[in-house]
Amino acid sequence: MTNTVPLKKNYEFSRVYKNGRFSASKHLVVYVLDNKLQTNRLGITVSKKLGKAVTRNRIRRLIRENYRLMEGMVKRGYDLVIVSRKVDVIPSFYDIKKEMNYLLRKLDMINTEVGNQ
RNA sequence: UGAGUAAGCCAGACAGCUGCAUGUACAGUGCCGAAAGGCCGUACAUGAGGAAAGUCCGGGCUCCAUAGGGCAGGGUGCCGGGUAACUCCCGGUGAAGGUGACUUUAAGGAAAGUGCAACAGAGAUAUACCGCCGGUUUUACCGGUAAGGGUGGAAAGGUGAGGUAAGAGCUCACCAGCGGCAUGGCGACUUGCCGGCUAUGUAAACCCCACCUGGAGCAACACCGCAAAGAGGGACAUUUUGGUGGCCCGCCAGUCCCGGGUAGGUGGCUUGAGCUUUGCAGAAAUGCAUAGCCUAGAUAGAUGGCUGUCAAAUACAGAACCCGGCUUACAGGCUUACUCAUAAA
RNA sequence: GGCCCAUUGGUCAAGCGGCCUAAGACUCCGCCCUCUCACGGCGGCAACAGGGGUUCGAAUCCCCUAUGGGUCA
Repeated sequence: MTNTVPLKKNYEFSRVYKNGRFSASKHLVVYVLDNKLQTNRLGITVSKKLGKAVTRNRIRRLIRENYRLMEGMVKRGYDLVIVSRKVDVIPSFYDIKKEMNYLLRKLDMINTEVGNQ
C-alpha cells in the first residue's frame, strides 16, 4: 500500500463520520472525505459486537487485502473509513471485493482512466 | 468383538503466485537531516496457542522506606514430600461411589464461648400427647417409665439376651462412638488390649487454634522533547500538610492545593525458574550433571489472499512485560497400559 | 492490557438462611364506574442469569460460567 497510510486517531475518525460522504451495502459502509494531502488515509472499523478476536481479525484482513488489490484505481487525496456491519456469517473474499468495487464507484472514487486499462 | 477406565500426542500438509512485521546483508552518491541517523529498494531468515481465553491463585520485575511494629481485614486448613512460590503437583491415610480397572473428596476444632434450628411435634437440648405399670377419694387424678405409636433432617447410641410391677447401659455379648496403654509407621493413621457408660446438627454462622499475608500495578516505572510551570489566589508553620494505601505508631520531605494546560518519542521488550538429547538419584512430582540450540516482539497493533492435489478438514480459538498452575471452550484422529462381559483355543 | 462492580416479572426495583407459593410501583388483560374516553375501584397473568456445592432447608453462603457496565494513559 504505497500511497496509503493508516488513519489512527479517534478525532480523525469522528471528522470523517461527521463531514464525509458515505454509502452502504449489505456487509460494508464506506465513508469518504477530502483530506487535501498527496496520499490516502485508510481506517478500518470492526466492532466488538461482530465477534471475538479471530472473527474480527479475519474481516479486517479481508477488507485490507481487497483495498490493497484495488488501490491503484482509487483516487488520491481522501480519507476513507470502511466499517463492517453486523452479519451472521463471515463474508467471503469475493463478496467483499464485489461490494467494495460497487461502493467506491458509487462514491465516484475510481479513477476512470486507470480503471479502464 | 463389545462396553469402559487411566495416561499421553497431533491440532491440516505440500506446491505456485502475491502481500505484511522484525532482524541481517547489500546497493543507489535517491529523499530528509548540521551530524548521528532515518525513509525508500532488493535478497535471505524467522514469525501465535493447547488453551494465547477467563483473570481464579502464586511468583519475577518496577515504584512507594531498605518493607518496619501493632490492630483490623483477607487467605489456607488430614499427613509426608516437591517447588522460586502457591488455592498447584506427586505419593499416602480416612470417608463416599463403582462388579471392576478406577474415580471423587474446603477432610482441623461442636468437651472455650455465643448464635440459629422455620413448619410439624407432648417435647429441639429438654420433655411426657397416646400408651405401659402401680396406687387411689374410680371414669379422672397422682407416681414410675422411655420398650412401642406418631412428628421431624435430627428425639439421649444400634441389634440380641437377661432383668423388671412396667421399663431403662440397669447387666452381658457384638458393633459404633469417647478416653488410656501398647504395637507398626517420620506422620495422618492402623491393629490389639483395657476402662468408664454417653457426647443433637450447623464453623462455605460468629468464633477458637495453627500457618501465611504491606500496597499498587508495564496505562508500573525511567529518560528525552514540546508545552506548561516559575505569574496569580488560597492553606499550613512541626500537636500541621503531604508521601500513605483500612486505622494507629514509625519513617521521609519542606512545601502542598486550586486555577490553567496536557493528540509526541525512546527504553522497559524478550536469554528465560528457557527448549531439546542422553545419563544418574527417586515409588512419583522433581532434582543434578552433560551436550546442543536461540525460537514473535507489534504499538490502530504484523502470519493474510487466491489457485491446485490429498476421501474430508472454517473444531475451539489470535501474543501485547514475563513465567508456574487452575478453570473454561474444542471437529476429527492416533498411541500405550488396564478392567468387565461374551466367544474360541 | 490491568483493576473493580452488578445481574430478581415487559420496566423500575425491596428482600435477617425457614414467616417467600418473593413486597411494592408502572405496564398488560378482564370486570365495574361513565353516553364514551381518561381518572378511579376490584381481580388476574408474569421473575430470583445458568450450572455445581455446603446445609434438614439457598434469591440469600461458597466455587465455576455467561452477560452487562464502570474506571486507569
